[in-house]
Amino acid sequence: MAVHNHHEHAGASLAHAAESALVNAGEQWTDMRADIFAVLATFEKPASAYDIADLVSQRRGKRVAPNSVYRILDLFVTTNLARRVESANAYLANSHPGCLHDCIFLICDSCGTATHIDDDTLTMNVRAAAEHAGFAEVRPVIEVRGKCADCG
Amino acid sequence: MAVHNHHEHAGASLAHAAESALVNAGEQWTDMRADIFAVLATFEKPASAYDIADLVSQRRGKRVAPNSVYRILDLFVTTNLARRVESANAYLANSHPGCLHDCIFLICDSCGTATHIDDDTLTMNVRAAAEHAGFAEVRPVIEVRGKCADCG
DNA sequence: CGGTTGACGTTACAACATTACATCGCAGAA
DNA sequence: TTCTGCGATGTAATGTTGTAACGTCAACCG
Ligand SMILES: [Zn+2]
Ligand SMILES: [Zn+2]
Ligand SMILES: [Zn+2]
Ligand SMILES: [Zn+2]
Repeated sequence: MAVHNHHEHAGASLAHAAESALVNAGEQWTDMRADIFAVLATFEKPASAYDIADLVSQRRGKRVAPNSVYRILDLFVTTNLARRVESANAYLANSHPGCLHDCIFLICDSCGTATHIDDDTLTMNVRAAAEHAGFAEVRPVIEVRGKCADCG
Repeated sequence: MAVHNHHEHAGASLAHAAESALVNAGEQWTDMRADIFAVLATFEKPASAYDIADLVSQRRGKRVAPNSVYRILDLFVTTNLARRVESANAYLANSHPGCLHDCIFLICDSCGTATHIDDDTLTMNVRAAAEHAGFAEVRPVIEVRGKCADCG
């Protein structure tokens, strides 16, 4: 497995890293964005936009429409603060914002929790295969569904 | 790239291969299933269950509910006659039913067409990485979004 | 001050997917 | 034959995910 240097953040450290990354990207770190990121970061499992909308609504004492959540999640995804898990129609906070690479997500069909592994050799091979087939601006989606160790 | 022996089917040959594969799996090849497979096989791009429902409805002169389509698509996926493209919420006919392996799909963000490549070394590496992380009964989802050669 | 811009709110709707239950036709048992 | 079980499909309702269009507001800049 390829070695890869980066920090895995958690809690306040993660929120701070996210803020820095967003500001570095020339975007604002608003209260709404902070709340959405905070809620997203509490999840072990990929969170749907609607899940997030509900929790953010509670936290703010005022309904936040899914619409608004989607807008901000899209921003987070494009700025690498969050990842979309395609096979779950849901989102995860990126535990290492600012570190650009393709993650491989493992999602348990049984308990729903997601873990992520990094293997740059593997993901580069996927990119290379796609480019060899004439694709450009490739964005690999590598997810593995299965049964996690706990649910084994 | 790993060598891989199998036939890529198309047209009547594909329908016939699908029928054989389904029957071999102990399932029935009904009119409804034949129609849904036929419609699915006409698509270049991943087809949504609703797309298929519409076309099958036309072909039969009678409304076929999405529900029924989903049932049969699920059957097709479990018997390897079709694949679900997670990043598109849609389905593709499997051009080589009966041949078991993990496909890598390339989906053009611009025109929507999907091609598929096979690289058993690559997919086995993905499986191995997931299993190394404690996952079992793994089902890799490897898709690449990007811009196809035509849209380049 | 007026004009522009970015963030967010509000409403409505479109697209994707599942659940529960009904019906139909056929094969085998009574 | 009649009954019965079963797999396939029909029907209706509902749940979940995602977008479009447009309005409001505050910050900022001439
Ligand atoms: Zn990393
Ligand atoms: Zn699990
Ligand atoms: Zn193959
Ligand atoms: Zn294209």
